Amino acid sequence: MTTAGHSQRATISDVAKHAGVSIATVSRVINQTAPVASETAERVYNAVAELDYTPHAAARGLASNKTNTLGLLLPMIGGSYFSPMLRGIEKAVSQNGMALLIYSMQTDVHQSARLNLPLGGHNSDGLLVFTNSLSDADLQRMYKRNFPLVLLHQTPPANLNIPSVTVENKAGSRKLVEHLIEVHGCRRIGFLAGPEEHEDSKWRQMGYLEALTAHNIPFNPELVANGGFNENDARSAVEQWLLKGMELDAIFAGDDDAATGVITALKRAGKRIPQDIAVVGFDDLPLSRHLSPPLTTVRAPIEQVGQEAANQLIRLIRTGQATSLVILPTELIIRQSCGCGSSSS
Amino acid sequence: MTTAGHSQRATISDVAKHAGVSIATVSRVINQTAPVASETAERVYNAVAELDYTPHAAARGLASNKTNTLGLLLPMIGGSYFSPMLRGIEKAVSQNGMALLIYSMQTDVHQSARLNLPLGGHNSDGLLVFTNSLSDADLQRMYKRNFPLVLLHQTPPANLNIPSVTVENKAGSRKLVEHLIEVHGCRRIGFLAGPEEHEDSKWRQMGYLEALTAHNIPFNPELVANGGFNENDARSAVEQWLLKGMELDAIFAGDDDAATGVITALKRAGKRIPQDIAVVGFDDLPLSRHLSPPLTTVRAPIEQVGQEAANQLIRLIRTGQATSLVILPTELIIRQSCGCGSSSS
DNA sequence: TTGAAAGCGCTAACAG
DNA sequence: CTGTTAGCGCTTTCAA
Repeated sequence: MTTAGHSQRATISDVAKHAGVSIATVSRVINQTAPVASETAERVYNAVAELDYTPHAAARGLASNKTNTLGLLLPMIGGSYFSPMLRGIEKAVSQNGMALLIYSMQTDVHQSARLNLPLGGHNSDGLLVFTNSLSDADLQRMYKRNFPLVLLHQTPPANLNIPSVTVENKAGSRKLVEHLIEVHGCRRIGFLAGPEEHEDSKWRQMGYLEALTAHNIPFNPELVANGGFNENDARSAVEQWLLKGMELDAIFAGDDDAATGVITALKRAGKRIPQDIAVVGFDDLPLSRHLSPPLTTVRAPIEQVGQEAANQLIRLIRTGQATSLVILPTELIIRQSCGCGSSSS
Repeated sequence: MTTAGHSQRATISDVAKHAGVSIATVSRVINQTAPVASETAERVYNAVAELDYTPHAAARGLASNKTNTLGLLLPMIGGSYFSPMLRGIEKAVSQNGMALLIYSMQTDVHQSARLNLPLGGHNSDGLLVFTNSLSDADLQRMYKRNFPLVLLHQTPPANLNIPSVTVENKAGSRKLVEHLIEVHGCRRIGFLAGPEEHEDSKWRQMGYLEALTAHNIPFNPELVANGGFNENDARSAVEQWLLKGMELDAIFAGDDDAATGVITALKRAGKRIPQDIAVVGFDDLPLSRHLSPPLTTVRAPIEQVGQEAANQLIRLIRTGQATSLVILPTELIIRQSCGCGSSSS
């Protein structure tokens, strides 16, 4: 058992006293906010070191009305997607000497604690909002308050000019499906959509549709199911199809996490990939090259999305300006799950 | 291009005025810190709603000397390990109505900005410290200040009674290696260590050693190399071995991320897994069951480590007490990369 | 049950 | 170049 009490920390006036200057001077040297005689500054630095002084963030925030912190709102920390995105955000944040505050909107804590969990702002200078983590109403509320906001993988509700960064979904998806059609002669291609309101999913589905249309393949609604952009939902969806005896040349899993579920379901059913059914994903997560067979997918620059979004937000905070819409390019990654290359078993 | 200005938000006195009460009363109803006539409270609630009032976190923090947020210090956001751990932490944090502030110790920002990036405290009520993200000196400094600290995957430096939570490494590792020896008759088992000062790695290596000793297999230092607990280092390490013509029955990759690198190197060299060389990992990441062949490994309850650590920290903050050392159990997960089961290709 | 008032530690005018 | 001082918005005694 560990026990701890609380002790007193040095304040700015302790430092001032120790250095024989006023607190204003201490503030100046710490923030380099006005010229200070180098000899005086020296004394201050020494005092800071001796007292092991650290500025009190809350006091600073109160006085300056800036927190030097970015907030990140997530629906819930899940999937493998999350890690690279966070790395990108963290990169931008620390390069700019800021900190990162994360809230995950656990469904159970929703309305109740809203007063005491100030999502509003106050503890951050701006908010990065991942798709589906805030209602349009909340978004609007904050927007009207002029609170700096940047959206990830989501465009703003009508009339709200909130910058947003995402990836090129439709073109990537279309190329992927056309590859299936043109190179592998697939005609019956299943598509696993993501969560309801997920824009990435909608665009990917449009890319899928475009590819079909371009090749005169009639759209069959039975070939679309919900894979939830996650392993479990995708597995069940495919199991359902298999149960119904659905005939399929290929499955576009929606994203790579879902593709793992698709692969599992197919293998359990004794289907060979890609000989019996091809499988493709979207994202190109680190794990995707290690799947068996290695997954053909579309590379989404996830880390860059995070970094770009954070940079836009910082720019918005500092200059009041940001690019309204940033769409990062995607790239087709051909591996073996589509039927290409040295397909092993 | 998006442009934004800044507007004014409601303060507690706006609410007080609006409700016809004093700010003290508003504070009381918001914090439920003293009985308030229900009719008065009602008026306050209405005012809060009408003005869309949110308490100012910094002001609160300054006045109460509590931030209601936990800090998390990471060396750098990398590997797949990170995501489940963070999910666990977030779970505990939001269940307790707190927020999570993340700092990642990017090497480049180290000493310089230390004054302005108050790692010290101040913006958090306590700190979760992941292994290798803070020097012993820093740890000591904060400990002496009585700042609540909990260590992840690391025990405290001598004499510092800082609570710590980690997983049972040695026993798990030993069981894993003994499985290789007893069931698969392996004798020449390579071990890929993690980063230098990483305690998990040390314990896993001890488990490895114990298993050898228990079976009268002499320890051969040539069979230990550095895999850095990541894919790339592990791949190069194995490539080196292969280049030297090292003979190996099996490779214990240190962790699952490293195992992906081992598998890649082995396959590139035309080795079959597990027929030519068995491969095992540690952690049981979500991706591990999807590797080819599915990875035999030791399951570490990563998410629980995060959750437990956060809970301990919250307890330490609130009650001044916490369990000194929590070691979560691990479990052997037999799949096919060791040679068990229906080994396919 | 409620109000008045004193800070919390810092930044940012404003003087000098 | 340096010091004085007025708040920032809230919590928390102390009185009433």
